Amino acid sequence: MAAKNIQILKEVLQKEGLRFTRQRLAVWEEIGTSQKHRDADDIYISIRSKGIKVSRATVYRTIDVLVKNKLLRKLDVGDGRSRFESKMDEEHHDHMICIETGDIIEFYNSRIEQLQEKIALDNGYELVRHVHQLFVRPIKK
Amino acid sequence: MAAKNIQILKEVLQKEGLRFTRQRLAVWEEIGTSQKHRDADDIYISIRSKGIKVSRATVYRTIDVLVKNKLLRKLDVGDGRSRFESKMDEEHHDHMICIETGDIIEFYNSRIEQLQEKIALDNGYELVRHVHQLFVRPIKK
DNA sequence: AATTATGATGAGACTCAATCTCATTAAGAA
DNA sequence: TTCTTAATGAGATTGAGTCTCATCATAATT
Repeated sequence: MAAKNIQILKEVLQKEGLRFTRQRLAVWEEIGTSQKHRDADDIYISIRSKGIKVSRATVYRTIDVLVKNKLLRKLDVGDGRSRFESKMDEEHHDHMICIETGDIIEFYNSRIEQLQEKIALDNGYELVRHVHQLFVRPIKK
Repeated sequence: MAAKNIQILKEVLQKEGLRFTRQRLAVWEEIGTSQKHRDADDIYISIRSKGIKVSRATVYRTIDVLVKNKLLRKLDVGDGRSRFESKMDEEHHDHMICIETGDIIEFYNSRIEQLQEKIALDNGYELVRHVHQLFVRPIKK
């Protein structure tokens, strides 16, 4: 992973008053280089398989820090296990989940984004974050 | 509860090849007469407090049947406990959740509903259901 | 480089919503 | 009323996620 990305992690840890450790780096690198939408145990197993010593507790704790600092996004696909995706160099998007294959497809619609802000505002609130998932089925030809 | 509503439950149970039992009726009545956005344990406790004998297992099992048959909607507000709301005589709506008070406010926007259908279709899918929640904070004056 | 204060880690216990097991009970057909 | 079979319930189990606390490692200081 690029030194630049390690620097981002270091800055976040410093901001939070946390130390830069091998384990935190391992989690950060694992998330940065891997495919998307992985669960915590997946990340844990993967780091261990590379010979780096880490515990589930540390993986969860590090993920929390990254989510809090918006380097990582927590995603609930409705099966009880949270999925995570890096927000590095990423545009905001939401997800379509295929109920037949489990595939996760990203989408973005600026009109919906605007409307969400407006709905919150009209009710006297400011929008902090949102969850928007479409559960879909392939159209049979 | 109106006899009409009991009939609806009976029809669903018949369609599913399930028996009409006191416990299933109790769950159905509890959900029909209560306020919205309740969790399973809440419903369980409330039925018990009325002197009707029921177990958590049965409450969960009955809820599953009702959700499957669209008499009930399962709602994930992000705290690990599912909430449920009756779909009887209800227009479709989504939810805003206040991150300060926990209040749940309903909203409906037809343009968003249309756009969701379109997004799915444009990707070769049909929309089966969706999850849309806005996590909001009151605007301080 | 060695010291040291303190934050980080890890093994495993724990939590809690939800599900499962299976002996017992009850629905409802005949 | 009988009888077949589904439904129920008490409690065990599951599984994601959190917590504890003895031990370890970071990094500032000397």
